[in-house]
Amino acid sequence: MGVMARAATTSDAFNAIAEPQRRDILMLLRAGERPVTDLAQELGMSQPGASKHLRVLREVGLVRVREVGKQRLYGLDADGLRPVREWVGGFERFWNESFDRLDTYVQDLKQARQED
Amino acid sequence: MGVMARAATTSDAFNAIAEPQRRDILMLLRAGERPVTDLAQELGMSQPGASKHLRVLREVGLVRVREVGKQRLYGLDADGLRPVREWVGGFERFWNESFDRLDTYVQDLKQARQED
DNA sequence: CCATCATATTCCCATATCGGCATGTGACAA
DNA sequence: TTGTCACATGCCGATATGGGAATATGATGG
Repeated sequence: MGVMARAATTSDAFNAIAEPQRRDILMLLRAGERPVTDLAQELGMSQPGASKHLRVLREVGLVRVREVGKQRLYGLDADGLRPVREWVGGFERFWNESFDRLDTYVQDLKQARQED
Repeated sequence: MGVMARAATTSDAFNAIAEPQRRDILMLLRAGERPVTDLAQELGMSQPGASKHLRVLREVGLVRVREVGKQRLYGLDADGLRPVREWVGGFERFWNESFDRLDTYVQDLKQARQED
């Protein structure tokens, strides 16, 4: 049994979207399916680079591939974002509270000004 | 100047929440401020481990520290999740569409069965 | 079959990252 | 001041990761 010096590889959606370039790919794919070379060129990355990122995205279910002739068209599978969406959603109420706090702060400022 | 073999370190919210343990910390903090040792114990991690994760979370603005006596109370700063929330929000419509696609698929299945 | 286009994979390097452990540091109490 | 508590930091080992370059694979056309 090997020494576990690092937590098990987090190959999930959270990990996949931690990479800016992978986020870029996903955003591009909102406009529709695209072949690899297209993506690489559009995003200024090498073809192998694009392929590697796409592999990660595919493995976590964020994109789908469809083979058309020589090409492989990659398409968005937004359902893969569900875990992220749900996790972030769990903070919704705090998100609002921070606005409340800001509001309170502003109110305090106004009051302080009036007291001058 | 060294060789840039990896993209500039992504020290942003996306990166911070890519770690399961850090997500756990944030979720725990929804219940209120907590000292480091508390968090470590509750989540079954070492004190240094907790401190390091908290440092990352602090650096990307996901938590705040408040010093009280010997202790340092860490509190949630949900506003730091805004970039993630907004990015994911950009896929809202595809999220719905995927349901539509599933629905279409199911309809197709029904039709295929009837044609047998 | 052979050449070519599109894409995937492999190898290598440099670096980032996590965990454990030991140690440093700052506040408070005796 | 000295001891202790709560926490941060430093160092190390193992591993994960991204980019570049070269190469393999797979489908298509001739």
